[in-house]
Amino acid sequence: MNSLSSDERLPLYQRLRDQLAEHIANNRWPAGTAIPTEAALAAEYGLSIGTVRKAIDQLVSESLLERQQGRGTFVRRPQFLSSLFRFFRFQDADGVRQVPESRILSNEALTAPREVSQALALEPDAQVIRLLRLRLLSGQPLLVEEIWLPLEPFAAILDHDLNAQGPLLYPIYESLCGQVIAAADETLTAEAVSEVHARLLRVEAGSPVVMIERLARNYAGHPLEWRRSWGHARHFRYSVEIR
Amino acid sequence: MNSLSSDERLPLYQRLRDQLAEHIANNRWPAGTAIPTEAALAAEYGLSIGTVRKAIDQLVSESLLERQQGRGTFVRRPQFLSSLFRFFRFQDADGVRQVPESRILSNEALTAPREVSQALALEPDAQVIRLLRLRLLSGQPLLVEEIWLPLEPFAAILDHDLNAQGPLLYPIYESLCGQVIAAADETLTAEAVSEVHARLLRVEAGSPVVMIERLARNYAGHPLEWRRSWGHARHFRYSVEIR
DNA sequence: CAGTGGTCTAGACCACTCC
DNA sequence: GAGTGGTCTAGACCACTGA
Repeated sequence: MNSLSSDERLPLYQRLRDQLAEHIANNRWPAGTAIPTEAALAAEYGLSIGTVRKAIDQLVSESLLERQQGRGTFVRRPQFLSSLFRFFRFQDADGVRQVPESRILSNEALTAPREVSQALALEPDAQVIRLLRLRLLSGQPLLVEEIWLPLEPFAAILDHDLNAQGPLLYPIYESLCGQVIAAADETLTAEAVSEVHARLLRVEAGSPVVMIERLARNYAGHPLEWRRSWGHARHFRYSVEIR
Repeated sequence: MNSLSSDERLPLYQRLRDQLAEHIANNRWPAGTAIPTEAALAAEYGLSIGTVRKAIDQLVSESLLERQQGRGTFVRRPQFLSSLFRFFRFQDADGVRQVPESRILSNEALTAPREVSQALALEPDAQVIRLLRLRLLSGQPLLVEEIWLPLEPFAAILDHDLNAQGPLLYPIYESLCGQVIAAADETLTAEAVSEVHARLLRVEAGSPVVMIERLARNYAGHPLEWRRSWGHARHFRYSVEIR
């Protein structure tokens, strides 16, 4: 029978939640693996099943875990299903949703501009990688993206032909550099398109564009990637229900 | 001992949740009132406290109810705290957040344009009220709003000096017309400012503006108000954490 | 002080998955 | 059929509120 660390004034289900979250964050339970059964956890920590379930419920609602009745409870692979990008209408002429193609336009190392070193929490003159990427649908440019990575764990990216892979970068970060993106903060703003981006997106100068800024972090909360993406406002539409 | 209607295949806590939600929707328990205690509900429906708590938990997470330890569980007054408008920076020069002033520019009845009758689910040529409103902070215009209401339950609005009241409309709907707004759908898009709005907002022609469209409904889900608001993109910034 | 919601237990039985 | 999560019970005790 194990015992729970952390603040004793907290309820047991909270403390168990924190313990489990830590196991996930430390990659002791990598994404996709099943965690111990509810009965096993109850025995291990000397709790009743009800208390264990309450801790798991919380992690499920935070989308760190996923229950499957009859099979077990599994660590969720981050999906970024709630990303704001889903509100760009990535649809072809028939209205079918699809992942846009990706074309890397440049891939280079340079000294971090001030706002980049700040976003990534690096020293002022740190070396970083800058990717410029265009995303297209049926040949039509939809998004321009500027992606910044710290040089240190990501140097292998420079010598890699990113256009040879699929359109997704995070699996490449994982396989090539061993860096796992766990969560991100996104910020949405709108502005008039810049000259450079107007040319790349093939839109009129001054058109309104939506910019999504994303700071992606590993499980420890350490920033790994800073990206800004611009897309024509015409293709963007974000809906919520409020109360 | 009462009994639960609705589909018998559903779990008991689900059916209780639906029952309670219906009481709230029918205004049998108006906003602010305390619902029966957990023990009372358990007795009334012949359930255990745990099951009752699970039903209430769900309504709390849907923000229909609010628990107050030691006092009771209360029906929440809709607050619209999650509205997208909160991402407009309504701050004065000192960065203090505040409710902007409101100036009604026009208040008239007319035949509904097609998109309005559609949004409000009215017959094609129904009569509606159109309000044009400007919201300002320290005299600076921030938002232009076009607000559409069905004439039928809202006619009293026409003869009312809206500028004499506070800056909020929903309390007026409630006191003057007996209509309670319970929820709303909001959609965010961006576009280039129109000529009329540019003048009202005192921004350059063609500037990017964020438009928020809101369809507000009563507890029965019936649409009561359709509104579109435009504000300069410079003042808008929306952030989320994703996983 | 009585009454409320908050935490926690130790079970029972069901629905589903997989061998 | 064995093992998993899903539902449900009938309590106990605690923390907080308000008269």
